[in-house]
Amino acid sequence: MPYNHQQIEKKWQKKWDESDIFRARDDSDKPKYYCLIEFPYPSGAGLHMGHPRSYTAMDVIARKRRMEGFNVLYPIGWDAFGLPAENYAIKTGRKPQDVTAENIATFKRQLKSFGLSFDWSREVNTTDPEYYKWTQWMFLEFFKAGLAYKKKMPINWCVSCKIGLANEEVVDGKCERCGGPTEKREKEQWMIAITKYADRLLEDLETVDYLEKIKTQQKNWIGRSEGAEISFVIVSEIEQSNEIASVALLPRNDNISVFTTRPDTILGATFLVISPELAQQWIADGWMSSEEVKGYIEQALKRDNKEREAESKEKTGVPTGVFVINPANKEKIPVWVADYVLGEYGTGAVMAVPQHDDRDREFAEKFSLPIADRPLISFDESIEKSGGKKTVQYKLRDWVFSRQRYWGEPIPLVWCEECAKQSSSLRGSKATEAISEIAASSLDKLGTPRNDMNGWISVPDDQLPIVLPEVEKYEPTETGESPLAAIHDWVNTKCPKCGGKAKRETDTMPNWAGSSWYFLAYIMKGVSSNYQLLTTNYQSAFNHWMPVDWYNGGMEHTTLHLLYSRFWNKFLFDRGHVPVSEPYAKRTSHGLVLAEDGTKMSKSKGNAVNPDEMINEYGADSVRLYELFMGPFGEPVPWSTNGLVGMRRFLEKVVEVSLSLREASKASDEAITRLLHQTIKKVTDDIEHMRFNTAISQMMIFVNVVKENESISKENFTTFLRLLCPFAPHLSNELYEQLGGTELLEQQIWPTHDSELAKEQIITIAVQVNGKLRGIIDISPDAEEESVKQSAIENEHVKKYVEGKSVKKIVYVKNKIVSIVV
RNA sequence: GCCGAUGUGGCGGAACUGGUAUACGCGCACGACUCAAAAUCGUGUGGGGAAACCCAUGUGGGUUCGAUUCCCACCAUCGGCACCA
Repeated sequence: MPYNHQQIEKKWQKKWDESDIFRARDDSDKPKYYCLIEFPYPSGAGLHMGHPRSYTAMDVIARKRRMEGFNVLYPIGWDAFGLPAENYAIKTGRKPQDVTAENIATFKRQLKSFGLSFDWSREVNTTDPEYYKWTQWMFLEFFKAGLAYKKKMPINWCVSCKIGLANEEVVDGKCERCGGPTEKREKEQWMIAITKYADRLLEDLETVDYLEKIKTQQKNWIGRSEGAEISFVIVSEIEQSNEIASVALLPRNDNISVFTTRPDTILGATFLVISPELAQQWIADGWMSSEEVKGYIEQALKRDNKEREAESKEKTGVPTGVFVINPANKEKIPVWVADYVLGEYGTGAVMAVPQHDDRDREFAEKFSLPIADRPLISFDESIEKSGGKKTVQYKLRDWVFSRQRYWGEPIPLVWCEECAKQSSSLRGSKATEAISEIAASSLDKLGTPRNDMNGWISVPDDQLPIVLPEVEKYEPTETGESPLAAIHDWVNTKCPKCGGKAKRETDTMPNWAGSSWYFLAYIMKGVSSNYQLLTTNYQSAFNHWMPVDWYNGGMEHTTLHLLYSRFWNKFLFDRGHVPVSEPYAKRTSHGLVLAEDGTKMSKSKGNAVNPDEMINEYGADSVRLYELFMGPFGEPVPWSTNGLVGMRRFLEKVVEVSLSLREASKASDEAITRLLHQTIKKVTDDIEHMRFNTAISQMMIFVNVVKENESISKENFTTFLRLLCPFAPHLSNELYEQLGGTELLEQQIWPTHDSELAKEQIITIAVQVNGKLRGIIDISPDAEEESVKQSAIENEHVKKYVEGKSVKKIVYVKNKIVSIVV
């Protein structure tokens, strides 16, 4: 039989569709298993060879689970909001809605051609108003809980995309998407207080089964540091040259608070350093600083990340003229301002201990500040002596949730001037109390939710979704507002609370919003295909399916999507909407598929491999196998079309074997059965550990041996087809049918291995003399130690190294090796 | 600089808790088939040597009867973070 993959693959894909066997059942008695892959952004370039690596891997697992008797949910959807579609719209004038729909159609066709066992009935799309209705509803939950707040803050601004970026989206001072330069800009932004969950995001990592490197990266990103906050009193004595400075400062600020992880070094603190941001705040509060300080601040704040990085080696700073008292030893020490102290971290001020801190020493040496040699004191003693208090700091920042762009979910809030005025006199209302409580529990003064959100009114549930209006132009406005701001009909609305004139928020959400809860959307879609808002009860379905049992995705999402969605789910859990605090029980990650030259595949470099062409020429089964065989699953591996050819040859061999099925002699059949059971064991174990490459190699060994023997029983062969099915489902089904199978292979059970049948009759072991391999002998696995040693010494290759010498020692490791020392 | 990972043939890579290093695949060489080529099949394939043997898992040490695997030091590459007090 010629192996006509095109015909075979079409045929089985149709059968799967018609039989609907990949549909997850909410009413099943079987135990559930939820497999998840990161749903793709449907880009205009079409499917990338990297996508199927993760998808086929989870497909193998999903298919195996089904055969093991689980009710499997393996869904797919589209994370379709985002910049590329919008930039394309700006360039061509086409609607992002249309472009996205086309891209999705392409992706869908391509994914289907891989024969992935997705439950397509639960397909979701983040840009569907029925979907983002919920994204908006959840945002309002954050808002109502006081976790969404608007704040003027310096944000990372991409000059060419004209968009504010989250810290996570800035890489080496450059925009993650376009690679262009970024600068700091002051903007009113919606923020979500993820920092409130920092501790739980950290602690709960202990409760989940994530790859260790993923946990480590998240821990580092959250960056918890324990230490102390210590106040340094500003002294009234005035340094001659800066008389005005200190005097003017005193009325409002009588001390400077610093955060340190080393309060035990406080005796060695010989000066204080404050950040340019804090210094600027002082000036705003009425500090009459010297011109030198003002000049320094201005320069420091203007510098963007790139410049700062370039100059990171050389420390700069100026004295403020202000002095403080070291509370531990009552020494009067100067305060400097320098940009090596960050405004966003800690209190924005540090005590400098040149004796113990490299950065402080470098600074002290450069500016001839004193470097003391003082003893350490214990943590508790230092806290007591300095009147400080123990605190914890995080590197994690609150989530910048606003985008001034078109192609995202509109933030469903309305600004009402009238209500703002009203409520300013209503301090003590319930909402305000809730917000104040959160504010009080917070240490980070720059990331604290404000309690003046009162003019912002939630859009009521029955008015959701706020649908993206049609616009003429997709560019952000020159002032940096979203194009929505130009649609007056849309912006001007009625206040849902007082009925007066009000304006809609024109910011949209970041593309991370929709992906923060999509694993729930798949479940909801199984209950109600149109996501009826609030009227449907999803609780029992959530109870049934959550948490996700196994989630595979890219390492690049560890500190973005993965952290955001854990946070989002925890919040929903706290609000009583979902039953589990951690959304993903297990998280693994795949390595990148690189181009043949070992660099990243990209359309612009022209080194991208087209999945359509590969499937057309070699078949989906070959491509699936190669995606998994190419290298260890977690490592990046360069693509090789030659390697793909090897998979095709393997499948052709399988076809050949199936055509020449012949009952074997008893001895041969025993040998094949033995190898089959060894293969079952290896493939079964390897899949669980994502060692797909060695699982496939074991199946190749099996087929090679069968081919050599020119015989295999039908029973053994169909067992083998069940093993092969998750990897190469089209061909496996075809061969199974030709052998008289009437059901789909997917409805068969996964083979289990019999260790008795798998047991070797004869084992070949090595014989070493003085650590060098000198011979091999065949033994029975149950052979007595003495007889093995004897035959080792008598082996003709070994003899000549042993003869005439005195044997000092013989080591025998059962069924492994004989080691002789002479 | 810090954190994490990785280093094995011409290439992708195997090797379980220390036990025959180089499985499996690619490539290559030779042979068969063919007028010829492709495809296919067969044989071989870490390096050196005529052979006995010797040398090889980034480098240098160590532990051990035995080390790709464990320990110490170093080098290189990749990923993440980056003046986080």
